[in-house]
Amino acid sequence: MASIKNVAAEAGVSVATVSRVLNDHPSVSAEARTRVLAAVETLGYRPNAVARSLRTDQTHTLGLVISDVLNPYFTELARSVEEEARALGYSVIIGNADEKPELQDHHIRNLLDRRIDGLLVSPTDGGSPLTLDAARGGTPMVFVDRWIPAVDVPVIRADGRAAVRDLVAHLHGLGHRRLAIIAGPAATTTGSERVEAFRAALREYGLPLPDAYIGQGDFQAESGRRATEAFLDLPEPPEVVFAADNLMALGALDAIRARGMRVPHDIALAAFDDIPWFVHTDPPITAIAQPTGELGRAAVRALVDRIEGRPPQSETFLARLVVRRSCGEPASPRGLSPQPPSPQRSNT
Amino acid sequence: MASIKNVAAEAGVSVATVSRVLNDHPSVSAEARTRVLAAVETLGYRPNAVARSLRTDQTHTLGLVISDVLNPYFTELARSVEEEARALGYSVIIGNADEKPELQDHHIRNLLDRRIDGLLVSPTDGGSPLTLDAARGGTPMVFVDRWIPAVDVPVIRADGRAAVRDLVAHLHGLGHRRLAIIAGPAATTTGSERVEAFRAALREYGLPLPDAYIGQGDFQAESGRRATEAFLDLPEPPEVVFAADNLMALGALDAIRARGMRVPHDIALAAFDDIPWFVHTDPPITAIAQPTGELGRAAVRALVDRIEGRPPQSETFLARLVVRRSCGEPASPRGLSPQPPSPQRSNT
DNA sequence: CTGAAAGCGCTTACAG
DNA sequence: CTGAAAGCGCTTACAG
Repeated sequence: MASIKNVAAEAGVSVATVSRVLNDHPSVSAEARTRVLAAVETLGYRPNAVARSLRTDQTHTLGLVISDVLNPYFTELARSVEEEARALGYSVIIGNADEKPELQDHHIRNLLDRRIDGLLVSPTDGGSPLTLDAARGGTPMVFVDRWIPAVDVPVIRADGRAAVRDLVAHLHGLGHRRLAIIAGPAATTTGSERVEAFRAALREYGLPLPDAYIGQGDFQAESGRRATEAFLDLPEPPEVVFAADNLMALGALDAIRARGMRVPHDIALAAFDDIPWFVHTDPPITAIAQPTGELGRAAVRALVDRIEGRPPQSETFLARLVVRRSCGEPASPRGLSPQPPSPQRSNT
Repeated sequence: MASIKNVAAEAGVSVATVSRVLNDHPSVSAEARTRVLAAVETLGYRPNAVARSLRTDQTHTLGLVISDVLNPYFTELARSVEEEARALGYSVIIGNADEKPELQDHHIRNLLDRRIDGLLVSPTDGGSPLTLDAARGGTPMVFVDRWIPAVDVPVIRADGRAAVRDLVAHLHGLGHRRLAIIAGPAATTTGSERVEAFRAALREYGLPLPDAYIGQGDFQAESGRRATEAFLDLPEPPEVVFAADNLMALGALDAIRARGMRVPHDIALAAFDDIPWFVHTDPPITAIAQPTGELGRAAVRALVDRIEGRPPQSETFLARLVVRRSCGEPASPRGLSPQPPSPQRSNT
């Protein structure tokens, strides 16, 4: 593959001049520029990004470590991250942790070794030593969706508490009193917060949240299935299952179907995170929707701000309830489907 | 960040010795090794992969350019690719073309500039000059799922012809005679092949495939919606719509639902590519399933073979029909759902 | 077993 | 405006 030396030789100039042309440095004569460009063309030369990175100590690359690519929520997040990064002149390398802390650490280490300019993380756990070191060690970092409380890293996320409250109001209005939740790992912020929001909302309605109605999941489908089976085996099964993410809702649906039961007739179902298929499932599933694309874009902007020396800002968006039919027919046709014109934010 | 020089100073040896220890070179004294390892530990040293790549001309990185990350088929493909690559000591950088040739070229160029060791591509088009140049220019390359006929590059893919024949047999058995297809872009192999397979199968049953029953889609949901609307506007609408991928099936479902029609009562629906949600849609959707994980893993193995100097092999897996209820109730309960114990392959 | 030195492909003060 | 030279952090013949 042609190197800058070959181009210099072909154009009859020094490599310094070639480099200047390539980097749009102002002090290059028009003639030199023309000759260099011609040489680049005939040789099909492309600068070696590896060499450039070594010299400039910049890779123009962002690392994104997500918990699970197969989760449509994270897929969409990854897509919006890549889009915004590209618009700002960065590439992104995705590391999929599959909800496994070791795998997350593997990717963080790999990304750090590649000297990415900044790291976007949606932590799978409460914070491995490696993650904490990286955060404190000066690697520009931003948390997105999930975060680690102990460290001083900007967080871009959605607050789902109001939406969970709306959901509980909806369920209560439908006459449901025995509500259960399939939680995510307690070590993740989204894992514990969604349970807390649910518990707080139930309290407002004077409803209990017995331990037996808290299924321990890991955000993957299989755990949703197991938790739901446990619920159905209870002497007094819940009337509603609220899955803390869409994959566990899928597992719950599998379990319900396997018993020949029907939603919402035999049991109601709702999920955190909305996906296009929820419109077409049997029945359409009531869900809490996050402004995923906005989260991804805001996270990139915050990270690039940090990288380029501007003060990054944490940002919190609002999730909202989307009522469909999986919890029963709403009393009134207009139901309780709050649709704020656009998600509000609060800067921190 | 500590460099190899700092480690050498700390350990009281030369950088060459440090390098040898790090690369498990045999001729290093036990004592030197111990001292170096200790220095690495105290400094928290991590080798700079950028510098190493420049020197060795290897990045241990594979590029994967897929047509659309939001398509669960490609998400799963990407996941299996990353898994197998990791097992073989490679990282992967994913480029999402979003079914846009320009974006595909952007990613290929970016990946080439980063000097990835090899490229896995599922081309969005019939072959841009850039792709062809890269293929001919000696960059190790393997096509996965879709391919470009003109170039000599190994192809890892699934053959869906038998499954499409099974599907048509199923539909015919159910009494359907007016069958329509939403095709992918003719410039992609999967776009044209699926139509051809469908046409050939219809011919076996003496059924026509009029132009009006061929909707032109682009593998994205919106195009599936538009094509379906056009079908429904026909004086004699089809009895069955076969979407050439799962996202266009989603769009078709949206269009059908928007007209207040029901599947399969008013119109039947089937899709190429199976996804977990198809079990839970209303009704469950009959689909053709590819062995996606196997495709991804085989593609990585072929590419790594090529990179490491072993002869790579093309491989063709078999897709299979999964009958559910979206085309009507099967005549016999055991239906026609061929389930070969394991997908067969044919090497080329 | 070990170190000094060259070199991978760039960029960038420095001098002219 | 231009070029010679240093240097980014590594690896690896080469000599000892």
